[in-house]
Amino acid sequence: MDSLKNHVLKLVQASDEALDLFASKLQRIAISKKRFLLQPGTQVQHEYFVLKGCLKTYYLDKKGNEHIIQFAIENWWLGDFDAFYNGGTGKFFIEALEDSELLAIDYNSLQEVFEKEPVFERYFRILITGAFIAQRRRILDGLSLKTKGRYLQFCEAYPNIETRVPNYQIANYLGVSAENLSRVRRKLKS
Amino acid sequence: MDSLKNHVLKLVQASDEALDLFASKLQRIAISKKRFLLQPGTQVQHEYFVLKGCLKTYYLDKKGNEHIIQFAIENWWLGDFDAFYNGGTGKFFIEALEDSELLAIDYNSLQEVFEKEPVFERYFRILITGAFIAQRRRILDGLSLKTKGRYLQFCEAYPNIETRVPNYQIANYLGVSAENLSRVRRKLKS
DNA sequence: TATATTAATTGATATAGGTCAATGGAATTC
DNA sequence: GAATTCCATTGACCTATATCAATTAATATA
Repeated sequence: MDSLKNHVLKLVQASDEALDLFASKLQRIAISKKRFLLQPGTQVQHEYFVLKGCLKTYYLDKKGNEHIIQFAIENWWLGDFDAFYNGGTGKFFIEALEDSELLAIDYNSLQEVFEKEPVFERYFRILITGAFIAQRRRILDGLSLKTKGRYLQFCEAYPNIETRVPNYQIANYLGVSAENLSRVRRKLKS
Repeated sequence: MDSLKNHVLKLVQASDEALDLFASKLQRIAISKKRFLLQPGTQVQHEYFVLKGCLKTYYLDKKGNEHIIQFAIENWWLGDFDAFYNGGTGKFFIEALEDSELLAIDYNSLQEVFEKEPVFERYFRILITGAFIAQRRRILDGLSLKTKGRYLQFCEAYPNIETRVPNYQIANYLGVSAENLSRVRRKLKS
């Protein structure tokens, strides 16, 4: 659990009591490779913090095509946020790409933490603001760059993910075909 | 200023004192059509709330191509968040598409509000979480839909913007050419 | 180690959408 | 109300990238 505590302390000044309250609400989860943490159509009760491992969040469209909207590795939060915060059933699959260990917090517990220890309002505000900015960058890259530029940007922004995830999944995340990414990578070598 | 107060009260329960403190930090700004609220390369001191009007946030790439990352109308917050929160100079232009009235808050004032009235940590946390979810949806649409689907989704999600912004700017926002959007729209009519 | 599975690459072809250029209509501006 | 600027549309052509199919390479499993 220390990695989450450190993560919190990097963003806010939380007292020991606040951290203890938060810790008391967390549930430890292990999930093995290829298993699903979430599937669409179900209620979304939790948000997750990655202690160890690697996962992907993706949407499956009507034609059965997968669209990866997020990878998560150590020290990332992930979840189906729309369903978690706004209710209703989830839209996304979350699947482990490696054997992983997570911490989970359920909605009511999180609200209780917010009420009792407002420093966690700040923690999540800062966290989500950073995520918002990163997403905005991703959108901008999608608008302004071709495959080559988007791939280079991805490798620079997420070197730790680039080395752990197969290329065809990175292509999917970038919104291009695996074949196209392969050809672009070849050109980059020469 | 009432529209901002109402906006706050829709998301959180803020006391009159909290609202008054917040209001005391806000500065009223008028900006006329085609004028710039922000330009790249400058320090970003403020975030803005739209009382009236319509604006766009865009990036100008090396080739001189514009890429619109956000439209904002009444009751939207906008700004160059990366530069505002993380320092450094801005990357984006923000330009008024109509004569507009805004409220502005500067960084230090906002931090003071956060310190004194944590309910605003919550307000901005909820706000940015919603924006994050909307952006995630935009990314997903970009990955999974062709021009037609993206356009329909945009019109459904932002009917108030669709009617106020010229089509070629909507095309730009969607990441397609104006010509292509025009052809897609024609097919939709028949 | 052999086998099966998964991932990356390559070639050939098809297509959505980009780009360029021209036109006509709409909306501002003088 | 005339003139000018702005915007939407259309046609012709071009390009990046998707798709399909096959092969090779790498990785996992028995």
